[in-house]
Amino acid sequence: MFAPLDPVLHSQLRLSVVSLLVSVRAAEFTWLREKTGSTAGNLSVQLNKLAEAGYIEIKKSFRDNYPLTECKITKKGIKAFEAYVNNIKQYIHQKK
Amino acid sequence: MFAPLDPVLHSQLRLSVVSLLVSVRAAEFTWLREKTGSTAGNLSVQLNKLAEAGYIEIKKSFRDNYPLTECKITKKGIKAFEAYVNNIKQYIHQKK
DNA sequence: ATAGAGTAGTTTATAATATAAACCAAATAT
DNA sequence: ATATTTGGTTTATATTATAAACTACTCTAT
Repeated sequence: MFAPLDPVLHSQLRLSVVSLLVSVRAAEFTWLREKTGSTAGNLSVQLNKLAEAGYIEIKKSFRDNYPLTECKITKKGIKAFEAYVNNIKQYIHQKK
Repeated sequence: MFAPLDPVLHSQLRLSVVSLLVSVRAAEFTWLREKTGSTAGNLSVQLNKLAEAGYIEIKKSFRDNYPLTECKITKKGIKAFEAYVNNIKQYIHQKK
């Protein structure tokens, strides 16, 4: 009846991040923090979880002497997002 | 950018229950357990949370000598569900 | 009449999550 | 020089979800 929802994505912040990343080539930590309105600590934790799940790739470097964290969604991440979207529709488009 | 998701509804089981209840006059505990595939314990807890939030009404009685728990969604619950549906669409229908 | 299995749940304990608070290292501003 | 800001990470705490254990009864068979 109800397909299980990927617990990695069924989280407000992680879903926000993935939702942003699917439509963008790459995104910086600070941009994600601003767009999601999250705290840096929470974002840091959730980005690592997404990376552990293989849904995003995190590239760390320096720019203008400051640390720079860039994130990109992976193919696996896109697939997982699409599956999540399809699944949650079962919950929100209730049958008449 | 991303509207916050009602934490009462952003739970797989509670969302399943409310999704079922919006399209039905009333539902019995056992029917909800079967439809959602949840355990009785988990369902019991989550139904009480929905009731505490004022999203459903729980009526307890007896039928054929057995306890009978019936659930109905409230107007508040319908409104909350509709708001949740609208909000999560922002997450899953990413802008191009 | 009573032992065993089944029904319909509730309560309690545990594991997982989300979040915030505190912290760190380096850079820049005063 | 020291204070503040940037760009994060780590740790601690509160909340959640879930499962396991339990309660209270009923039905059936002996």
